[in-house]
Amino acid sequence: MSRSERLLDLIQRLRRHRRPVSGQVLADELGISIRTLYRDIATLQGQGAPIEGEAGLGYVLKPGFMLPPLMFSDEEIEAIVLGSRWVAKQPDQRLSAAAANALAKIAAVLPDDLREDLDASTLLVGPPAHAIEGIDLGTVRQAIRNERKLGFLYRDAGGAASQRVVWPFALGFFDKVRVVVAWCEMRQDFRHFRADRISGLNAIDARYPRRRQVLLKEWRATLDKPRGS
Amino acid sequence: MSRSERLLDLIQRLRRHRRPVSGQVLADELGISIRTLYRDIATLQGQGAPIEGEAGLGYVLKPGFMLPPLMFSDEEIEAIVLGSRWVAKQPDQRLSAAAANALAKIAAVLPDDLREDLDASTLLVGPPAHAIEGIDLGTVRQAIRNERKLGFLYRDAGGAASQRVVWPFALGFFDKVRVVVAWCEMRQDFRHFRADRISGLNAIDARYPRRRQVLLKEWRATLDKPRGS
DNA sequence: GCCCTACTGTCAGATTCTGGCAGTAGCAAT
DNA sequence: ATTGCTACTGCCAGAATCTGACAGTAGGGC
Repeated sequence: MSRSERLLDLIQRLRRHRRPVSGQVLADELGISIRTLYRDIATLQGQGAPIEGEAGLGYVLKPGFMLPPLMFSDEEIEAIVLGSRWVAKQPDQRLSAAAANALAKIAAVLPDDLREDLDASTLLVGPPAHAIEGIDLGTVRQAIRNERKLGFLYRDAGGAASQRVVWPFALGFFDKVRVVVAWCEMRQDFRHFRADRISGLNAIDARYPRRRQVLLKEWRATLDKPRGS
Repeated sequence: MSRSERLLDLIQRLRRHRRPVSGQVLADELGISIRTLYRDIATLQGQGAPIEGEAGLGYVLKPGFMLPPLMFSDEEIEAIVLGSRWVAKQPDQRLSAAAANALAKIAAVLPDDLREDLDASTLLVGPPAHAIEGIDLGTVRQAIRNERKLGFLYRDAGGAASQRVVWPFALGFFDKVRVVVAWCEMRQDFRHFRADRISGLNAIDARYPRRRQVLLKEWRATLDKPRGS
């Protein structure tokens, strides 16, 4: 195996393990000496890979991911660009900025003529969704990722307001509204909350007692019963 | 410069030139001998890069693009996935399929835990846009890309129908409708056509006489006048 | 204090890379 | 058909790089 292949292989292996892995283990897996592994790690770090090594522990790949060389057809690139453009117009500031950054990174490596086409935007996305939400959706996404509780004041369709503590596990992007899907401690049931009716959002520094994935699956099951498909 | 860096550099250079480039030129640009260039090309081809060499002409990179290793933050990946998912729900079959393919390719290289999260979809996209359009938007996109005329029957808001020949140059994705933006030969002006009011679409095998980019720019200018920004 | 680990320096041998040369073959214009 | 440009292959010797082994320093966890 050539050195360059091995370097990619090394990154992939680091991805799989999320806990720290010792250099010795990696070296064995790759069939190289520990010394060479250290050199490989140094090379990858030199190329910007976010690998952290700690004495006594091992190596971890920090969040943030390097996509290896990928082949996309031009329609696939168009699809990705159009999609990112749509996300960039969403009212979620952090996500929107992330989409714009991703677009910039992709554009930077496209061939000139295709980039021009994309800059010129033959594929347009509708007007930005109304940024009427007073809350920071980034907080919601973070709570979802970390399985943390959220507290807020909710004003329902009838206008009645109530203070809620919920376990959020999904965020829906619909035509005009963003919807937080969560288990509601008050109702002891799944509920969805329109983002524009939420106020006084605060992240609670307490993990909720169930796995996000499980909640999601159960919620899906409840959806399948009343409606077909 | 290490060999692996040079190989990436070589791909980038091939991207810039769209006409065939001789190996000698590339070798000079890279500061290596022609012999080594041939070896590099062979290596890239061995790794799946779509490089074609023809004797007497030179090298071309076939359409379809290899993204070099790119770093994305997890928010950027989320943005791309959410966007692609949105595109995948659009009624344009080909584009939708392309988005799904791109998603699959990206998912294939993500670390397990993140992939699970994404599969489980903590970021949801609203119900699929109504696929009421009777026409194939792929045809429209192709006409735009190739700067070809389109003919169709259009039924306007009042219900009146008319046969049109237009020069399409952009496609807008709005909340509920897709809109073809084009120069209309009949009206001798820019017009937009809601896709759901188009029928009997046929691609005309004749190039329209102006550059798409120019049309787009002019159209933009007409938009800026009546409305601010 | 002990063990495990990351990390660095050095060096000789293995491996790979590189450039030059010679030769074959395909494409295009003349 | 000839000429010129080009892609492509095989070969070889020297250059460059990589590799493993050993020795040694330093930091974290128990």
